[in-house]
Amino acid sequence: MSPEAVREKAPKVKDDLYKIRHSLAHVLAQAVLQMRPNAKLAFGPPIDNGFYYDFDFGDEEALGEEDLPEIQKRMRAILKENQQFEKRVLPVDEALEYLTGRGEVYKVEHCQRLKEAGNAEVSFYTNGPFDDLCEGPHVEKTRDLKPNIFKIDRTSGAYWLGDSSRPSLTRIYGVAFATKEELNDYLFWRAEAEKRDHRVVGKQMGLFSFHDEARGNPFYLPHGVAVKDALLDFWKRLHRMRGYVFIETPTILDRKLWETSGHWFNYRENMYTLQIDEEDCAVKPMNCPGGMLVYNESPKSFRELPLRVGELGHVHRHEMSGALDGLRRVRAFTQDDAHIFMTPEQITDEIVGVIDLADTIYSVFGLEYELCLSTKPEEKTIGSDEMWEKATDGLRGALDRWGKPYEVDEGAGAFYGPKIDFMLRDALNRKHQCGTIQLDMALPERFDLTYIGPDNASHRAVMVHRALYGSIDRFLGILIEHFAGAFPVWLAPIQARVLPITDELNDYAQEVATKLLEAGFRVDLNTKSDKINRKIRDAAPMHIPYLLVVGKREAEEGKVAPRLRGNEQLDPLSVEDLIERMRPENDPFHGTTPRWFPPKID
RNA sequence: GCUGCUGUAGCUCAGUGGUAGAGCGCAUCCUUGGUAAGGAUGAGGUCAAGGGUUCAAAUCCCUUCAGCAGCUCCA
Repeated sequence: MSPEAVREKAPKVKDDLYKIRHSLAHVLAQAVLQMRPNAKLAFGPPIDNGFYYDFDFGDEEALGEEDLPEIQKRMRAILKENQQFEKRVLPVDEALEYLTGRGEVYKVEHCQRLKEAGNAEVSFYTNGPFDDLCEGPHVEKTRDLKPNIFKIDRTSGAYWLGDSSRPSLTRIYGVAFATKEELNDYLFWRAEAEKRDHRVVGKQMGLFSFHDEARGNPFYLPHGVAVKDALLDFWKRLHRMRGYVFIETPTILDRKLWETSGHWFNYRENMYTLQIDEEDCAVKPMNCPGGMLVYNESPKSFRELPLRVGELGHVHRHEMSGALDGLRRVRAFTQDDAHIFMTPEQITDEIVGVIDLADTIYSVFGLEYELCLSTKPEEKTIGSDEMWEKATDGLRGALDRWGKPYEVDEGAGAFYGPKIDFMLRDALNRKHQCGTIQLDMALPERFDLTYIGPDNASHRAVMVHRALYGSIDRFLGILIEHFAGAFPVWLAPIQARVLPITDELNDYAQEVATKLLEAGFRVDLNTKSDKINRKIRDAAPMHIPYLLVVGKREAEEGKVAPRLRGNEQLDPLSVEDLIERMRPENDPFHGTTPRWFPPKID
């Protein structure tokens, strides 16, 4: 791939919609200042779907949700005034003086930064009584902003400059589009998306739960375990085909190990520690150190490499309470982890292989993803700069060979190495990191991982940490939203439910269910003395792919009358024929397995 | 962790100082029916927890806990 395909983070295109959203942000600030004249302005940029503005209300009462209609009303009044947006340019020192005089502390700070960056002049935009340090551009006049293309949406907190050690601001969000229709479409879509929130669907389908007694730790209910098992069976099968072996390592390990790995000093605030027999120990937040011990159990020959060692490890991390978010962000989760040990020459082939494996997995679910390369963090890292450079080049080389576009996130790597992340989106289009491939040249050093080369000398091994679902828990959350609970047959917690029309048919229904269970399907039956209408309606929240209605006619002929999810009606067929029909659907690859050719070792 | 909002029955939610409510679900009974709401009766709540104000608190105040939207962080 050419370097041009790399999408570095670039400023957004300043098109008409950008101008509309940006101008509305100014109008928002103007309206807010009418209500709180002493509010200090921070930033107010356009964003996806709209805009926001950050305010510091100081000692005054902050504006909240209940004030949003009033803000919106005032904004519409401002639009009617048809204020002109006018740009003027001031020498930076004059601007500083002006802003200082107005007491706009945040603007002063920003202006100062602009000055330090070498700007001799800065621009201001004025509309009506409102004047703001601003790069622009804007629309010409407030009449260009139709009153029905925006909605003041919600408030939240934010930090000045996104830094948790700096002041907390009140952020007011608006959504805005070029036309009323687009706004309404967006609001409709968003309302629909909220209905498939995995926390709502998960409760409705009996997949998982949370309790105050274990904050941030999911409880998996029988239906949730069924889906997880299906995910993990698929994962193991695919990984076995790709030459992986599997291990399991302990949950609690000694402090010495975590000191060797660097976690004790670089990851301490996220670790649960405890004392056992007066020794410091930690509950594992990652599986890698245990994996290192296993690698070192015996000397390795280059002929054994690459060695791909998988582990479905349950890890605990003490996340900040405010970061917890359903299954997307928990304090204990299962990683579909693997560590690949190899020679430096094998890096590119091996990483391309992992990307390909991830791509295979995501495509089975129909998930789109974005690739992101994360480089060395500024602090709390282990390993030399040279190692980081080599490792980063290795990942970049693999990405270039893979040939799809990727973003670069400077400084976002793990403390032991750079990484490639696979970003998936939830129902509300929010991005979540799932798969990750982390190249590590530091831990092999610390744990002295070696192999004997063809020259009969000892060489330093290179390793990759990788997870493709990432966290099974988070991935499940995203899948729930992706499918809105209507999982494909192979994932569905209940694949078929038998619905007898009258109580006399319960025995036959039981017989049908048993046959399906024996054929390996997840089946239940509803023998309540309800009407068939009621039984069908009651089944709806479970999104069961096959509802099998059995009445007198079916019982006499040894058949079932399937009603598919989506309400399609099939002609009655025998249980054996039904099983034949369902069997391929119970396989992620629908009975065909994609061939994969391992990269050759030179 | 920070800012803002919220916490009433299994679920969704009404209830702003004066004897805890609705719909759905659940249980029992009637009904035994052919593809998305048949009928009757009934059980279920220390109104998140603790403290305070008051003759009186689900309601007002404080603290804590938890959830939600973001910020920050990350699988």
